[in-house]
Amino acid sequence: MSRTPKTLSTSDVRREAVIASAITVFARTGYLGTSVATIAQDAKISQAYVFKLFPSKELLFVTALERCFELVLNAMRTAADSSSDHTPEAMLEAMGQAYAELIADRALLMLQVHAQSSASVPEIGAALRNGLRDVTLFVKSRSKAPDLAVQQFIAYGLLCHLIVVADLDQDGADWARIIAAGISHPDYSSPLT
Amino acid sequence: MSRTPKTLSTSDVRREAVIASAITVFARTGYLGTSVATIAQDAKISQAYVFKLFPSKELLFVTALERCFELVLNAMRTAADSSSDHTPEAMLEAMGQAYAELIADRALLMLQVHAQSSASVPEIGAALRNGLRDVTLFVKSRSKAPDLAVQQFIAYGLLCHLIVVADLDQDGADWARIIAAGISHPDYSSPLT
DNA sequence: CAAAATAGTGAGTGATTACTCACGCTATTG
DNA sequence: CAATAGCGTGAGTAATCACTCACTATTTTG
Repeated sequence: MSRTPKTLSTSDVRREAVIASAITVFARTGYLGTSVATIAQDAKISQAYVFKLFPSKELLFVTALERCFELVLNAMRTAADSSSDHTPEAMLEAMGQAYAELIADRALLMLQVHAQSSASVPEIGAALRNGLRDVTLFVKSRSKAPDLAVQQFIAYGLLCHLIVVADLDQDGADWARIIAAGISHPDYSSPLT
Repeated sequence: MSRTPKTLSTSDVRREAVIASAITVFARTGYLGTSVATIAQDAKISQAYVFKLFPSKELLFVTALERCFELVLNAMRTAADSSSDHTPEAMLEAMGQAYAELIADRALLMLQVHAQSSASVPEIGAALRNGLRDVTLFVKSRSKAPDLAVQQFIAYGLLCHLIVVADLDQDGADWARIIAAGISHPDYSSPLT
């Protein structure tokens, strides 16, 4: 899974930087809405060099999306590994919590939302399906929860996306509270103070 | 709610045609991915006239999205009105079924997916929130189900979107079946034959 | 029937963008 | 030290697109 041989050649370092920039910039403005010039600028290299590192914008997006799912899986794995209670309910709870924390910065979440919108681009659709498959199978195998519970786990993940995309937890309205109840991503300022 | 005075002036007829085209074309290729020229072509008028009828592409998309939510609400209202069993469970079931049938052609569903991806455009985000508010409040008031059930209703609607976007019900894999179980939009060929 | 409103268009325009190419700089290697 | 290979860029290019404008044809009205 982990790339990262001992020592990275400088072009691999650049590649990593471009992927990181791609994640944040694509997350902000979507696949069609971001120019590779913007990503290059964020990564502090020229646009031409981005095209030396990645053959096309499409493949750069796919790479960013794959990385996104890797990060999600890693977070869930860590949470699952360090959970003491191994009941299905507790495992799902732990993974859900890990996911909520991971996407607090919105980038990984928004990238998935944009990927859904661009899923008709064949390579993007395939990458989305692969990520979904990995997450589903991982959650199922680690939690050992019944299929219906796994399905619900995914469904509430999507609800989480909607809450963020539509800014529902900033919205005090009662209808918004119905949708966001118990989901709004935690205020990490309070628990420790 | 219903526009439609007795007789539509021809420019209003054109407006309606453009909205219909906008729904199908935006649904296919998204907000940024569709050109106004394509919509004009689909509506069989010139691009210039589209801009006479709508001040901007942005407002055209918003209008299409608003119409989309009107159609969703109408379908749910009809289903709710004609349901004999008035228990919360039965009402949710009826509305869910109506929604599943309505979005079988994918256009209204895809439009919502694209709207989520473009929600950072302020007018689009606002229209999305309005639609969500109307649906949530309608479902809550007609079903009289507890908030948690309404939340789950929405969450499974989103799951439905994902299944279609990622083509999960064409995918025979077991993991895809976990996500799509009991949701895959019905095969309307079998029940009557 | 004159005039004013309404319906409709062809032909731009300026900005953006994915991608290319010819070219340098620097380090390694033989 | 000469040659080669890898790192990196500035300056295009051709296409696309949202939006505008000057203009015609048709209908309505006084």
